[in-house]
Amino acid sequence: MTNGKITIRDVAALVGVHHSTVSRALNPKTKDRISPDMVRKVDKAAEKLGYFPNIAAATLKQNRSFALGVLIPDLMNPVFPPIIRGIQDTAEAKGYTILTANTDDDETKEQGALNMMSGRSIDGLIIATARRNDAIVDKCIERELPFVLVNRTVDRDGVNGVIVDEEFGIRATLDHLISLGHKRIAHIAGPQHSSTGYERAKSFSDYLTLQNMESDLVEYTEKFTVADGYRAIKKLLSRDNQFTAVVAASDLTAMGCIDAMQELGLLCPENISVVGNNDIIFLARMNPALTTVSIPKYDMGAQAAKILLELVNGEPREPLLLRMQPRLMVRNSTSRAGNY
Amino acid sequence: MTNGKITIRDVAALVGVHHSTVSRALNPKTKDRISPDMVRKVDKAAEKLGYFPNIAAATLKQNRSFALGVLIPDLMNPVFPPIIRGIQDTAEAKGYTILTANTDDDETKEQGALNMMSGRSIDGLIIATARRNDAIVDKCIERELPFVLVNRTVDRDGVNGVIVDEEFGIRATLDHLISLGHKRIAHIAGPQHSSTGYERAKSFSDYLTLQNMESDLVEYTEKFTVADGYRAIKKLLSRDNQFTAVVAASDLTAMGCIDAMQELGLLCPENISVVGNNDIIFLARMNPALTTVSIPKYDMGAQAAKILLELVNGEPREPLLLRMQPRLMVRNSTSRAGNY
DNA sequence: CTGAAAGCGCTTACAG
DNA sequence: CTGAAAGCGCTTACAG
Repeated sequence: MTNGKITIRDVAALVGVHHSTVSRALNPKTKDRISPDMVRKVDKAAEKLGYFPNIAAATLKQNRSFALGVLIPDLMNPVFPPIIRGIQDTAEAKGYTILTANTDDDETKEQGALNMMSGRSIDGLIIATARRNDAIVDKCIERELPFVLVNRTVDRDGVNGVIVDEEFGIRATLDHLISLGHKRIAHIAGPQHSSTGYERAKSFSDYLTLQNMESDLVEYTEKFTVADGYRAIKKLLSRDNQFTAVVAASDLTAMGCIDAMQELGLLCPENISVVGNNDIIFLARMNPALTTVSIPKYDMGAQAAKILLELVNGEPREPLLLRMQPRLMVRNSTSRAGNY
Repeated sequence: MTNGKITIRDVAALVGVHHSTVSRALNPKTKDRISPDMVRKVDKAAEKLGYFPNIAAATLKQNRSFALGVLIPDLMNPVFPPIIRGIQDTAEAKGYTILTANTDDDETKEQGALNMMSGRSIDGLIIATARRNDAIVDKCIERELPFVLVNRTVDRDGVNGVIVDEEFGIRATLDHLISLGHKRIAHIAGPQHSSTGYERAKSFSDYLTLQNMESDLVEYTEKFTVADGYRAIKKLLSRDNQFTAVVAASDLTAMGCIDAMQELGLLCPENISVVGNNDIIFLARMNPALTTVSIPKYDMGAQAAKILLELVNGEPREPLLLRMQPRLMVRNSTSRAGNY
């Protein structure tokens, strides 16, 4: 009645051959065992009947689904759409479909998503939700499900991933601020269970220490959100109001900082320069246009998918943590160190 | 070796019953035919073995996949993530999974996506890519695949959809501009093959005519993009530079207008007020903060999914085009009519 | 180069 | 309330 009504047997009947011949003729990997003439006839018949394969049947038989899972915290966070698009375009080009789940940073949801995806026989998983110590990663290893981390990594090694050279980004940020004459620089650090939050905070302190500058003007947040950025800078300002620049762990956090400053009558960048991280959409149009560290979101997704596909297809590769270079985008939220 | 190794038969063996009993005990719809005691034993055994059902097998047998397809133009366009999240949350709560495809407004890709999804036995489809005359919609009807339109509708009737009361939005926009003293208002119209572009343009002209105002300061674009908005307002300004307000077909188009104005040394809103449509993310943070018509993106997705699920589960319903009310968000890109 | 058969893991009439 | 059997639409050794 609906989709999938036409099967390989219908095509076989039309051509007058056994359905296994049709199967072979239609499969690129086996069609060379079939006479070119036969292949042509089968193709034509399939076309004529509007046949398309029932993937559930193929999945059941082959125990592979040509589907890849993707775990993200929240599609509505602008960091993720470009990553997913990169994954999707790459996967699709190889005939794979993507199953995405939003986990909202909730371990129960992550677990549920993994089970759902396992039930759907995904061939591999891309994980954008990793904590430094991650139960999902552990399960993948235990179940021998191929996976690739993206954006965030884990503390254990021997994993595949595509992440950012966070130290490079933070150093570029600090060099920029230092060159603008900033002497006291604060950090709104992200959650330390995330490698991005952790590495940015560590790089921040290490580099300032190296420069013989104050390195402990740090406030930690629980999430990479506007609300947390807002709260954090207020706390920071209530302790110390003599810093002239703030490095935020993410763009959303940076926006929260700017919101709080506005409320307190502080100008950005005149009173305090603010730098974000990630370079999500529309930052150049904001007021002020936000200086940030741009990470190659689409490419990271594309690379992660490429690696996962190699893993899935059994191509031998050493576990590799690919660190992609970010780029500082200087806009209008940073300027020479000012006074209050 | 990997996922899905444990089957219903393993559970059956552990309990010491036939696997059909296990199947029935595990299925909420049939478990009432099994003794409560048996159900408990099966549940425990399944839990112990870490069993989860092979959905491909169930799909093959039942000819339903508990998967819903979603067709969007491009995930990276900020209009869509909230819609998808609405769909996803609603579908997931009922045990359904979503398959999303980006079609980039390309009919060939749409077709390919539909075939892929049909191969995966989707139970229904949500279409956010509809043209007023849409081949995919026609195919769904022909194949009796349940579908729901979202955001954009088609000219033929008898379809289900969740869309926006575009006329209401445009009238609110025009009332706002008129109340600010604007006498000559232009429209950067979207593509007319899309119901949103078409209805907005029609509502624009109709309402201004009704108000005895000029209604033909209109320039059409091919896409709802920044680049098209940029080009369109430049064309418009080269013909006529005496209008004081522009209603753009979308927020991206509006941004293109503002970019072009900036380049030409025109201020927004001082010289020309600009209004967008959709209320995508971060508009309130822009420079200037963009006045726009806000459409309930998440809710539209959620509603569409709800309706599709009813359709899929055979609940009788008259075809319904649900028109949701948008809301004018007045921000800083509109002000009293000024002069050049 | 093609055919016949078995089987992937479920569901579901049919019995009892 | 439970069991035994058939079958969903593919793929793939095994023959020939």
